[in-house]
Amino acid sequence: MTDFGIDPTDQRILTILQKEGRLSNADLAERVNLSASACHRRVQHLERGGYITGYVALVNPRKVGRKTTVYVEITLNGQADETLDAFEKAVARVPDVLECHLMAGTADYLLKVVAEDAEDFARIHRRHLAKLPGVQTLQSSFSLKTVRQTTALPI
Amino acid sequence: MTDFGIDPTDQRILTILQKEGRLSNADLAERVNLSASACHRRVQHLERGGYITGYVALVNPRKVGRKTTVYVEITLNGQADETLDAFEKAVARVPDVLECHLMAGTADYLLKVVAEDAEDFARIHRRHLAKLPGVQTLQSSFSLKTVRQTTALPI
DNA sequence: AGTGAAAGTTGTTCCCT
DNA sequence: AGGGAACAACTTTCACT
Repeated sequence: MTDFGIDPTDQRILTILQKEGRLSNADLAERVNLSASACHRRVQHLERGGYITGYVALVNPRKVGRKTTVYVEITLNGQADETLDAFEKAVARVPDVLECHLMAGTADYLLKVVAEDAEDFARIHRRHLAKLPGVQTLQSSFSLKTVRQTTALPI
Repeated sequence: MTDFGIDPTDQRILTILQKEGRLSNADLAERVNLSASACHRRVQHLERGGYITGYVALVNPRKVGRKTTVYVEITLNGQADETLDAFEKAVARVPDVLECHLMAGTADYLLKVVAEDAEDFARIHRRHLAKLPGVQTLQSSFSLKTVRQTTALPI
C-alpha cells in the first residue's frame, strides 16, 4: 500500500531522518541494519530523487521573540491569473509569512504568520499584509496555544 | 531591537542552520568568521539553551503520496478543562495531523492535516477526526496549492 | 569569547561480492 | 544492492590567550 518507489528500508530511513536530521550515517546504518556504505548510498538516492528536500535546524520561536501565531484568511478582488500571480509573488517576500496556501471555498488564501506579539502583528498587518496587491479583505485568527507542531509526515 | 540573549553572530548561525541544517561545523565557522572550536561552542550553547530544538530532514509530501493538505476547524461541545485536555491528548496521536492550535474566536481548534488525496481525507475525517473526544462540528478547507512553506523564522 | 592542535569519528569513494 | 577497507574531512576536547 505504501510504496511510491521506495522500499521499507527507505521508509525507515525517511522516518528516522524526519526526526533526527543530523544523525550520523554510521548510526543510521546501524538502526536500519545496513553497512555504512549501503546506507549512505540509499540516503544519497533519497536526496537526489527529491524525497529529501533539505535539512533544517528547528528554532524555538519563543526564544527568538516570536510568541504569536496568527492565521490570516485573505480574499482578493478578482480571480484573474495576473491578480493571483502578483499576490503570490509579493506574499512570498514577507518573511513573517511562514505558509501561504491557495484555498478552495470562499477565502482565497490562508496565511500562517509569526509575530512577536499582537502589537507586532498589527504592524505586519498594516505595513505588509494590507499592502499586498489585490487584497480585498483580511480576516485574522489568533492562536492561543500550539497543541501540536511537527514537520514529520506519516510514512 | 533583536536581542533575546543572543548576539549578531548567534543570529547568523541560527539563520544559516535554519536553511542548511546539515552544514558542517567547519563550513559554518568559515561563514561566520570564527574558528571551528569557537563556532562549535556557540552552536552547543544554542542547542543547550533551547534556541535550537532539533534538526530534521524535510521530506517532499508528494513523493510519499501526500498530495492533499486540508485545514480543519473544530468546535467542541463545551469549554471544560477536561474536554480540552482530552481532545488535545487524542489529537496529538493522529499522525496525519501535522499542526493543531487552540484558537481565539469562534472555532476552538485549527488543524493542519495531510492526506494522500480527497478520498483518503474522507477516511481520516470519518475514522479519526470525527471520533476525537468532545467534537461538535468540523469544517474542512482544502488547499489547492501551497504557495509558500518554510520552517525558517525571521531572525 | 576566541585560537590552534591533537585525537577519535565520520563521510565518501572504490573495489569486490 | 550490499560489504569492507582506505583516506580525507570532520567533530570534539583541551590547554592557552
